[in-house]
Amino acid sequence: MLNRAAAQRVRTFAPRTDIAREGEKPKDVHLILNGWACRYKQLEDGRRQIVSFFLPGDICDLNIFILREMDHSIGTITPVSIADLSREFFDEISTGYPRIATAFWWETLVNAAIQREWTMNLGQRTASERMAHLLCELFFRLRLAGLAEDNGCSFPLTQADLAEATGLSKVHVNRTLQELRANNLIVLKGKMLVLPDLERLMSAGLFNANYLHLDREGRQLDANE
Amino acid sequence: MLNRAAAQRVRTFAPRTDIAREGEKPKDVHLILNGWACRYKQLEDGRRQIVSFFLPGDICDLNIFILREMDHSIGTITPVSIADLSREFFDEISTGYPRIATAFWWETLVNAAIQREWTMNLGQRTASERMAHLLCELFFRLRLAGLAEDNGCSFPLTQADLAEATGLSKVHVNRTLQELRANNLIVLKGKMLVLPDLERLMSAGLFNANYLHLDREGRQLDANE
DNA sequence: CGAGAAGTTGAAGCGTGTCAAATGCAGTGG
DNA sequence: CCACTGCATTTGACACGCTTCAACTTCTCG
Repeated sequence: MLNRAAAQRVRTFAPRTDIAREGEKPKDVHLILNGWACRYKQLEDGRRQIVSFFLPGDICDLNIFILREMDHSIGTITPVSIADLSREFFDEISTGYPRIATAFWWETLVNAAIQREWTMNLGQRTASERMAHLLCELFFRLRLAGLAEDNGCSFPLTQADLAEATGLSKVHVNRTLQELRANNLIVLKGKMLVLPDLERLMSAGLFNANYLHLDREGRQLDANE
Repeated sequence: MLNRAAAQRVRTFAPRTDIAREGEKPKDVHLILNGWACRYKQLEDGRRQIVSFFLPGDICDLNIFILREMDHSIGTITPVSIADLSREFFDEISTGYPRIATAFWWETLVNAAIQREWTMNLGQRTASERMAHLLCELFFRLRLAGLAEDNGCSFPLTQADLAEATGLSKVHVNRTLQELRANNLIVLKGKMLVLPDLERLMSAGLFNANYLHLDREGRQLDANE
């Protein structure tokens, strides 16, 4: 069902371009088929904050068309291909396919949990904890999507991206990464991230994966007929 | 319908107590009938972050029972009374009352938008911008709930609460509030907040209410039969 | 091979945190 | 009604994490 819908309307975007802009009227829901994207917000004076990352398989803002206008923008990091899912499609789903509807709720709730964890991250963690935490999160999510190796993954974010996501300056991101490298917690070079000791990185970032609710996702869905 | 459900199981809590704790299995959804509460997360070393506030009329985590365990805690600020809404109630709603179901989605989406704005707040705004922004948000939300005067509202948060919500130290919260007072942006005394010039406070906090999606809430609901 | 983007380095400044003590305030019991 | 108590707020001095600015180096890719 999802594959059928996804194949309907597919669009591709170059890296560093906008898929949707703040102020626009949201029409469709976007399913990321390929590539990395992000949600970001911007102040009048130019300060930018990346508020979340989208990885392949992620869905942007389910049911967003209930709201009148976008309060944020969505932009690509790498080349990205997305499927546009229409409102009608969702109405059809929610009545006819309860298991998929439950999966959508799961997605919505986990996204909310991630956003809360980011609030925690920015509010309480130091620069290096924050960076370690973000790297752990991305690795776990990529692994869930089947896009990671055992101890690493491809990693297209620049230090400027990391700065906008962590609320740090570019320069300090650079120094923070050096610190993590010096402690043998990461190897980050040429768009590849290797995590030689995930356990230690997790504790360096005070990372607890509970908020990702990875446990028994499949069983959960099966349990709801 | 909602009133009927809300009257079913009502519980009251003293100030500064937990309604639910991280790690527990979520059973019901809570509707705040009275008082202020908050969602918070805590690190092992004690650092605490308030990730959102609940005001009367707010609903905590719709459909949360899809997840296996709470990734955060919910605690009261003031005395609070809540109604526990069961899973069955929601299944009934979502099939039988599409307008209420849409209203629930609206609530869910706006909460997500608020969480994103908090991410922006912590990541990009300075201490005084951050504080001004938070005060604006709470005032707008209280006004929407019919709980604010024209230029002020009752305000039960302590400076320690504000510190945990803004990611600042208590001492710096104190100084930041003094700065806002000195600029005649707020009068905060004895659990009452007065905003002599909302426009100026909004611009001091770079506050744009678009993320609250206050526009035509009623019409929106009516439009969805 | 050249040019622009990404990453790195050093020095200096500032915003916010920390520590510690004083003051103000509200509720309680005698 | 006042003294007592504990919590909330305020103040000052100092320390430090992070930012800023500016220049330099290294990568990437056409």
